[in-house]
Amino acid sequence: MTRYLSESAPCPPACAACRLRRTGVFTPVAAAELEFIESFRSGTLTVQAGGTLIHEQKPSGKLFTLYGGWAFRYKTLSDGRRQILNFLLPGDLIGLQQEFSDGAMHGIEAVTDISLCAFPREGLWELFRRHPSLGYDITWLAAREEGMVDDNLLSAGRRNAAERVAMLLMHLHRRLERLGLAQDGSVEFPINQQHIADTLGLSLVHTNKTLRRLQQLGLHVIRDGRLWLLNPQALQRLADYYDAPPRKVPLL
Amino acid sequence: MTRYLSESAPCPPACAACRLRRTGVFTPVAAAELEFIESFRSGTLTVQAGGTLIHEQKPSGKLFTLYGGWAFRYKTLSDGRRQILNFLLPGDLIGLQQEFSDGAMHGIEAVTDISLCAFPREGLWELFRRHPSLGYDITWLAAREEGMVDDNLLSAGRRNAAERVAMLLMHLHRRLERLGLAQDGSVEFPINQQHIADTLGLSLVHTNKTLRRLQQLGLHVIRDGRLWLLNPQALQRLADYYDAPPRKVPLL
DNA sequence: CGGACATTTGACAAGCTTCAAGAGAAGTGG
DNA sequence: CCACTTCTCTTGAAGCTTGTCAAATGTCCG
Repeated sequence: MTRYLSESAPCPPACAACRLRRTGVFTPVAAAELEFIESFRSGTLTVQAGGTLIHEQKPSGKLFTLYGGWAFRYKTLSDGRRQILNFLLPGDLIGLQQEFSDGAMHGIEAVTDISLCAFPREGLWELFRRHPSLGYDITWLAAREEGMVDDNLLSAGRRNAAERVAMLLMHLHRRLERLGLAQDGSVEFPINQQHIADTLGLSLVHTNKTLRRLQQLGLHVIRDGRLWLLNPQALQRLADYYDAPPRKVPLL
Repeated sequence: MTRYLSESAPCPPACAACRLRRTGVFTPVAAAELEFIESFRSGTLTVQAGGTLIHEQKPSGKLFTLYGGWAFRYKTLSDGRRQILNFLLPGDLIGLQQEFSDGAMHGIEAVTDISLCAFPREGLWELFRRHPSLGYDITWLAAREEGMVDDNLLSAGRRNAAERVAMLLMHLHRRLERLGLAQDGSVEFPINQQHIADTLGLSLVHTNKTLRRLQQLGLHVIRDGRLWLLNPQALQRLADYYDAPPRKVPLL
């Protein structure tokens, strides 16, 4: 069983001791806001790898911040076809859309064991009222996530199989790198080919053949639950994907 | 030249006289907030059909509320392949992501002549601070738009051509209906088959053949710039698309 | 060793794209 | 008023990408 760095321990009881905030990846937050976040938090929980955090049809009464591990948002058609909308990594806010758009249901499933902080959804308005800067941050996070879905839609709609794979590998590698989860040029990579297929809108078989081809071309290696980008430039050209430079992101 | 209801006149000078707010489609807003919105607004503008409101590479310094007409958000690959992310209809807020996610650029293009209210992007923080309820509304709108992109991603990734077309026709019809823009069972439909193809991730030719087929099956008719859903139930089954009941939405 | 699951490969079918070209509608200018 | 251009819609044919079916291999774990 491969262990993943990002899983590690459950959230600490105090936000002041939060491992994520010490990474320097997230925007610093004033003491008053931090205190509010801690009082706002209703608890922590963990979900096993493969478990469902939010059911597609049944909205959750909570918001979550992913503390450790990988998860994904998805939608399914009634005959079982599944589309992964985007992956969730440590620091991501979960469940915001459920609070708002009454329709547009989606589920959240854990890839690895995950640990989360939970917040009561009723408290969200209070947060906006008492700490507008946190409300602003939440809007920031929502816009950022939408940007990721935009990218995936461009892939699914207009890129061919090889380009989609290249795009996804680049995208995930960059996100993990920014989180400080890269080691020796590789990042943890707990998803399987079915996840990749469901993300890219491809069949499992074709995803496998495409991954194989790119790997044999020496563009990347996936082994032992880790991903190496051996030729990032070629991948970038192939995917036609040029992201903005890293930037600190808010953390609730 | 077909005239579209939703185009009509440019925005009135006073928000109190706003045609959109009289429709009953949007959530009522308190007098203080309305006053702030009006003072926040930096002006109005119009863009011709086919014109570009926001260039893909060059973020705009403004936010907009679409007052009349149709527009769309899109991204392109460097070789010209274009993906429409979602359509913008009266009442939609435009340009929020640009404010936040520094990467993830997208453009906005007018389908019909459009008229808009413009807001300075620097004022957004002030809005959150002084009127948290408006900040909350903006987050609501952001989450709602993400939900639409989610739906489109499910289509592009997992639905076949006929299902995608059915889904899009249902989706647009519903949105227009909720805006009170349905007349005699039909809605204005100013987009052409290239727009549809770029939305669904299909080629123009295949889009045409699929539209033709559904129309000959008696599911819908598109004629004279209007859309009729002749068999909504069949379309709904085909698309496997069940939206939430209408609900009032915020309007900035 | 046996079972469950992920990966891999080949063969074939199907859906979709591309290429090519014609028809119809609308606007332009002589 | 009519040629002319432009744009959109339409249709057929051929080819390629991707999906489906089937089965083998490998790995992990009980």
